[in-house]
Formats: sequence, C-alpha cells, structure tokens
Amino acid sequence: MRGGERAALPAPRASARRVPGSATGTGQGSIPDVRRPSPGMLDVARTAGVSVGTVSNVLNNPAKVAPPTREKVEAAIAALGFVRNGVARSLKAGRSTTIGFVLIDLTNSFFLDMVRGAEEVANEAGMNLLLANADMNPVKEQTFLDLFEEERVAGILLTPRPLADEEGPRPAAAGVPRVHLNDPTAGAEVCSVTTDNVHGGYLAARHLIDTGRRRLLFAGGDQLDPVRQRYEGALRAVGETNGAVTLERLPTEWVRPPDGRRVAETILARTVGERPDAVLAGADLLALGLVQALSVDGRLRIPDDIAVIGYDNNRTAWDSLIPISTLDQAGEEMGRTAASLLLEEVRGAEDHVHRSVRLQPFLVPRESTVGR
Amino acid sequence: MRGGERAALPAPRASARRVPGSATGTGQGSIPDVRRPSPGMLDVARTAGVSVGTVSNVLNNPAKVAPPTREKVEAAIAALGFVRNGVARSLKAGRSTTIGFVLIDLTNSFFLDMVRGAEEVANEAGMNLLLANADMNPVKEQTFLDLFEEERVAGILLTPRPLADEEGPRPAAAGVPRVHLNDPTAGAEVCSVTTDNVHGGYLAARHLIDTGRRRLLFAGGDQLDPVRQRYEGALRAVGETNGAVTLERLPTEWVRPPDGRRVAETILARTVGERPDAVLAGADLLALGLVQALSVDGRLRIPDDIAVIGYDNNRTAWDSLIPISTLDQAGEEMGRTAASLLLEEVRGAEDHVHRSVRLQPFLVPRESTVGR
DNA sequence: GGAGGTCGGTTAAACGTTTCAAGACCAAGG
DNA sequence: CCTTGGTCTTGAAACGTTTAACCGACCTCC
Repeated sequence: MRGGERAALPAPRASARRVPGSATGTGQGSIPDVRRPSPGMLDVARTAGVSVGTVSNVLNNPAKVAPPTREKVEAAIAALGFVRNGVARSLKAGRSTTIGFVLIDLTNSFFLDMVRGAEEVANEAGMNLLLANADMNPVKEQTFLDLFEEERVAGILLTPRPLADEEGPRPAAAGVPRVHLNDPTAGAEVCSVTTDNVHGGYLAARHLIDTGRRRLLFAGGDQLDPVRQRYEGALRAVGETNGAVTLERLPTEWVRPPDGRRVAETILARTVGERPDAVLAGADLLALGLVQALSVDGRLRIPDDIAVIGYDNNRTAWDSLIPISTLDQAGEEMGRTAASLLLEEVRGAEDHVHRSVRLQPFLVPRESTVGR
Repeated sequence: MRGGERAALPAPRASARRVPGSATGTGQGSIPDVRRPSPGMLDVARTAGVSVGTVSNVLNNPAKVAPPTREKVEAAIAALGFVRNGVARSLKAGRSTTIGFVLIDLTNSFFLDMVRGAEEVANEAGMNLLLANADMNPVKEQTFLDLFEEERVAGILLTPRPLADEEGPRPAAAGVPRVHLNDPTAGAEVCSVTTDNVHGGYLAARHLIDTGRRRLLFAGGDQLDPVRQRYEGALRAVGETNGAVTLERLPTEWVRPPDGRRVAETILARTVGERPDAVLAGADLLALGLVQALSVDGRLRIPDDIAVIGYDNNRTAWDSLIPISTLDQAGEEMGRTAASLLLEEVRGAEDHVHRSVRLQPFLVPRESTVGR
C-alpha cells in the first residue's frame, strides 16, 4: 500500500580523516566503493585479536569475559570509536527498546505533562521515549503511527486527535502494542487512560459552593465534548443544593483568552444585582482572559466581587497576575499510567487484558477563588 | 530453512487478546520478550506464489513488475496485513530515513517553532522527524544523542543546553551528521544556526527611540549570555544618538514574570520624573510580568506613560491583555535552515563544508509600544 | 589417570530486507 | 533454425548484530 514512497538513498559518507582498517574481509567491491565511516564489531574483533562473539559478550555479558580480554576489547572499542549498530541489534532481537509517543499538540502543556510521566516510567524500564509531533494533522498522525510500526518500536503511546465524527474509526493497532491517552472514544481493542471531566466539573462547582458562592455562571464552548462534560458535573453539584445555588450557562465560540474577555464584557454589562458571584470557565485560557478583563482598571475585585475557576492547569495561565484556581487533569499521572499499561502489554503479551483507566482530576485552589 | 518453524497461521490483524503461539525458544537474554505476529516478505511471497525478490520489487520498483504479478502481490500484502520491517530495511541501506531532533526544553515555544520549520523541510525530502526531550538534563541529552547514533538516523538536530562553563566541550559528532541550533558555542566541526542577539537588542532600542522614547531602561538577568548580548545591542543604538537618549540597566535574578513584577515595583517607587519612558525586557515573560504590574489598577498607561518591549515572541506572552511588542527570533526559519544544512550534509558528505548561519531577529510591534 | 565441571573463547546460523547477476521465456530478425 | 534482445522473475549474497552450540584447556575428585 505504501509502495509509492521512495527511500531517498542516503549517499555513503566519505571516509573522513580516520580510516580504521580497510573494508571488512569480503571487500571485493566492483562498485564505487568508498566509505564505511563506522567500524563494526568485526573491526573491533580484529583490532583486539579476538572473535566477534567475544566482542558481543563484552558488550552484553561482560561477566562472561575474562578481565584481560575484556580490557583488550574495550581498548579497541575506544580506539576505533566503535558505536554499536542498534539497527542490526533490533533486527536480531525482533523488537527495539524504544517507545514511540505520537502527540496531537505539543503547544498544550497538558500533553507535555504526559510526556514527562511516560518518560519517567519508560526510563525506569530501560527504554527510551521518542516523540512525534502530529500537529493536529490526521495525516501526520497516521504517518507517524505507520513509521513506528515499520520501525518495530516496542510500543506506541498516542494522544489522538478529537476524531471528527464523520470519519470512520481509527484503524486498529496492528502489530505493535498501543495505549491511548485522553481518548474517550477508545474501544476495547486497546488500553486507554482518560480523565473524568464530569467529576472535575463537579469538583469545581463544589469548591465554589463550599466557599459561599450562590450565583454560578458556566462559560464554555458548546461543541467541545470535554467542556460539555465539565458543565454536566457542575450541574450535578448545583443539583445537590436543592435550589440554594443557581447555575447559568454562557456558551462561547472557543475557549481562548479573547472568548474570556467577551464573557467579561457580558458580565460587566449587567447590573450589579444580575451578575454572578462566581464563574466556572471551561478551560484555563478562557479563565485567563476572563480574569484579565474583569479586573482591569479595578473594575471588579477578584475574588471578593467575583470568583473565577478554570480547568486543566495550563502552564500558560500560571503567569496570570491573579493566580487562577483550576483543576489539574493529572497529565503526568496519565503518562505514567499509560506507560505502565504499555510495558505490561509489551512484556506479557500472553495474558494481557486490555484495560481502560479513568483518572480523577484534582482541585488546585489559588487566589482567584480563595483570595490571598 | 524457515519453513519448519513458521506455522501457516496467517495471523492477520490481532483482533483481540490471544497470541498465536509461544513460538520457538524465547531466549532469556536481556529485556525484550518476543511475540512475533508480523508476517514477513517471505510469507507474502509464498501467499502470492512468487519470490521475495519480486515482493521487494513491488514495494520499491513497481514499474519493474508485470501488472498481473503486482496485483497478486498486493492482494497478498493486504490479506496478510504485512507491514514492511523498517529495521531490516535500514540495516541493509546502512542508514535510515529518519532525522532525530534532541530538544533542550519543550515548554519554550521558541523550540517548537524550530520543530515546525525543521519538520517542513524534512517532510519535503521524504524524511521523518522524531523528537527527543532532553528536559534541561545533560545526561538525557547525551543519552538521546547516543541513541540516535546507535539507531543510525540519517542526521541529528540539536538545541544544546547552555553548557555550563566548568564542563568540558560537548563530545564531537561521531558517525552521524549533526547540526546545532541556537548554540553560540558550536565550533567548526559542525554546522550551526544561531540568532543575532546583539542585532535584536539594537532593533528593540532603535524601535523605542524612533517612536520618541528618550529614557530607556533595560531589565534583564546578568548571567544569561543572550540577555547580555541584547543589552549590548541596545547600548549600541543608544550610542548612535549622541547622548540624546539615556539607557539605564536593571539586572534581575531571572527572566520570569515575578522578576518583571519586581522591576515594576522599582519603577513605580520612583518619582514621576525619575521614571523611564520605555523598558526593554530581556525576555517576553519578564515583559509580561512588567506589563501586568505596571498597568494594574490603572497605575500607568501603556504605552502612553511607558512603553514596554519584550524579546523572543514567546507564545505564553501572546495572551497578555495588552499585546506586547517583541523581537521574533525566527525559530521556524532556524529550523528550516538547520534541516537544510543537515540534508545537504547527509546527501553530499563528500564535498560538504561546515557552515555557521546567523539569522536576524525581526521586530513585531504591538500595542505595548505603539498603542492601538 | 580418566570422568566430569568450569571457564573462556570461537563458529556459524539466524533476523528481514535490498540488490544484482543470472535464468526463463518470448518476439523479432537473419 | 539460430541468434539477439527485451521483459520478468528468481536466487543468493550481503547488511551488523546476537546467540546457541561447540571446543579446548585446565582443575578437581575419586
């Protein structure tokens, strides 16, 4: 299927200044044959006066080699600047020691948290984590998934694009174990880790109610599933108050700072009595714009006149002048969990049963709701 | 030879759990446990009733294969769910079609710009870009460099850590072509792309002077080389005014928003006559804190009472209520240039001469200096 | 002094591709 | 009928490791 792509044959590198030994024994090349920058184990073996098997043992089972021999080999390795060929290694082993992580959007700190968590677990297991930037592009996403499969990585982590409804389901994982992060649409054919947006919305509203707020406003886009779920959670919390608290909803086009500023204008345009005493923003950037525009020129005091809480603990919002309370989605934990699931599948393919883990967000109270 | 051990089990898409068979002796060896569901070209060849050479041709030189044969092979590929083994492919080719990018810090949008630029060029050349997150950690940086060398990637891009003075020079590139981005310490043994901080500082000051400012203040950490260079540039611009403009310097501990707020306090504590009418911040986040604290509660009007310009066009500062003028470091261009240099070296190792390209930053005027 | 163990090392067979010389077949030309 | 040339296809040799089987000393124990 992928036959079209051509390999863009990398031209052999000219032997630089350092020429280890001539080509390996079978150097009978009748073709323009000028290269071999990197010495192989055979070169090392010859230099050290041992066999390749011994060189391999020095690398992989040092204990099995007598110290004097080992030293000779190590000296030869250093002298030649030998770097073991991981490609041949992987080929022989049938699978590499690398994990691939396909990311939908590197500019969102949520995903970077996942990377950090996943990397931690991967490193503990002696594996390396390589990242691929899908950049919101479905085609790139698929390209990188294919690449990782071809390269026979040990496993794949994926934060998928939201998956527009009209397109079919994502192709199932073929040969390589895969774990989905933050993909509520993930089926039973893979492991997945998600976050509980409903509960997060509940916690946010609960926090506002518990700190004395009674007129709540939820601001947030209507078309985004996660945001809608957060609203549902808030609704539930309000429902528990038997009418003591009201919850109004103000849809926004998107969830960026400009949208937040527009919400602020709407609020400020109202009479004092009609204003909410707390706002739940569907996302931190929305909350950021909101806080900026509400507080500018001392129009409203936050949190005294009005409290604001965001969602997702986005790094960009950390630098708000008035620190914004938020819900942390446990991105790092999500990365750790996903990597653990993946490792479990990689190691025990036999009796692995796919699971779906749902993580709970947690409240991060800051000045925008509880003051200084 | 392989006929005996390979069951005729087609083992197509692994629909659920359950692994075909424990297969032949799984060596204890190192880390990886093996499961090998993936069919190889030999399986495809058998299914299609042709030889492996023909399968290879279908994949790489479709024109050389007669249409009927080609179709049979393609059918077999689809039926078996064959995914070509990129590891074996790379081994045979001697080098892969992947470029590795080792990044010092994924949270800084400057580096993400580079990624975007590099990716663009790499894709055009039919190569894939894989990212490694060094996370400010020299050990990780080295680990990933080693990994990429072992994996015999076609080339390596690197945004190195600042390189604390006490440690020795970075080990030279061994077998794989490498290009350094934003590394002023890069020697002549590699290609490199840097940004001209002095000129950027000059442009920033020039802009302020040209828009009528006369009392300039430069705020910025003393220990960071790039920031110091920006100051030098500003100094030069001021020098050209024959004393008409003054430039004061206010060192900060670091260049984050809290430092900016402290600078603001210092300024506000002065009498009106002693205050600068423009501030050059050594970095955007510093400018962000500065703008926040200067303008809060309507204390000073920006840019009427005081202008502020930042540096580096950091995405985090985009969301400031008052958009902040800045200097863009042409990160995307840097990525493109670096990738081009790398490709040149990869392709024509013979007559490649290492070069060092210095890119010029450009002014991005916004409201914080020129009003609305 | 021979059987059996250990230790340290070598040899050769994979791993799954690509590539290229050589073979099979066929049509056309002499 | 034999040659020539062309088009497809095949077969086998690499690529640089790892690993199991093997081998030769040397040591120990009866």
